[in-house]
Amino acid sequence: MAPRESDLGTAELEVLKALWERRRATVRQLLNQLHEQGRRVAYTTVLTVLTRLEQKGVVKSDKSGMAYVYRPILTRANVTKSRLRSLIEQLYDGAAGPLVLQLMREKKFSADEIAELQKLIDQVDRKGKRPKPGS
Amino acid sequence: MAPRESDLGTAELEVLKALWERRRATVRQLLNQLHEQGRRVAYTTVLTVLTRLEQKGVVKSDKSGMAYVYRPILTRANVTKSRLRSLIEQLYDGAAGPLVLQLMREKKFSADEIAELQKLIDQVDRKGKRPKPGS
DNA sequence: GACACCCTACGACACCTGTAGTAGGCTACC
DNA sequence: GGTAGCCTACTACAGGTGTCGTAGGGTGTC
Repeated sequence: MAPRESDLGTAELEVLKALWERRRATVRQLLNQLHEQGRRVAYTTVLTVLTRLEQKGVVKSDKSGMAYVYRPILTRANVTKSRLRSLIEQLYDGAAGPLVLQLMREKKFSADEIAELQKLIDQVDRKGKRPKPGS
Repeated sequence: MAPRESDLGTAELEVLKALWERRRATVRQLLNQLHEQGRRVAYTTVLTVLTRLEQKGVVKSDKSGMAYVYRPILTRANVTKSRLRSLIEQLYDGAAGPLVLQLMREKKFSADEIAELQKLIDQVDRKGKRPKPGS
């Protein structure tokens, strides 16, 4: 099977997240960033994680200058999507509704977020009004 | 550290899900159910998984009659909550909003679900009216 | 009471992930 | 051209998870 991008461990995700913030970075830069965030980890650990991420097709590296520069291939949205999909699949057999409801019951939202949600609901609502051809 | 209930592997979740559906069941019953769902797995595998789930405090068993009867301790909502929490934490540093938005953009909803969402938004909206600390 | 079943306890093993050490190569500088 | 530093490749290892096999103990039936 092709490596599933959504199967990222916590450490992998942490490194990826750091990479998202910088868009492109060397091992050393990521290491420093993680250290600044209070994350104690060895240089080689970050390197190993990045190597595995690259094997999974999650990041890509180019040798430019002295060290490899890594950049993310998967976006935060991609990963969120995968994660949510598997969450929904695993917990609700694919029905997203209950999850959103759950989420909304759980969390408080800012006024902006609520407005945004409102807007989205309107959209979905309108679109849902007539039979839609599958995307 | 106490075993974290949210750290459930795919197989563990699968068994737990089967258990949620029956509320209480023996290994054999769960095995059959999984088989009916097309999931090929050995009796002892299910047993092992249940044992581990029990160690994690996720399920509980009582000897009643010939075989142990298992029942879930964690509810689907519990697990969803944990999973979402870690998702939000890991991907968005704790801000739930983007996740919901993402979810809503991704998925289509039924009219009923939209109505439900609408209701929730109204509630949240009303509650959120008082001055909130934070950015 | 021997056989057929079903049940649980243990042990095993492979793969994945987190974590890191070591070896060896390139660069820069005195 | 030797030394200090930084970089990557390779190796290792422990803990978690998925998956079972086997051993051994009840129970019911000829």
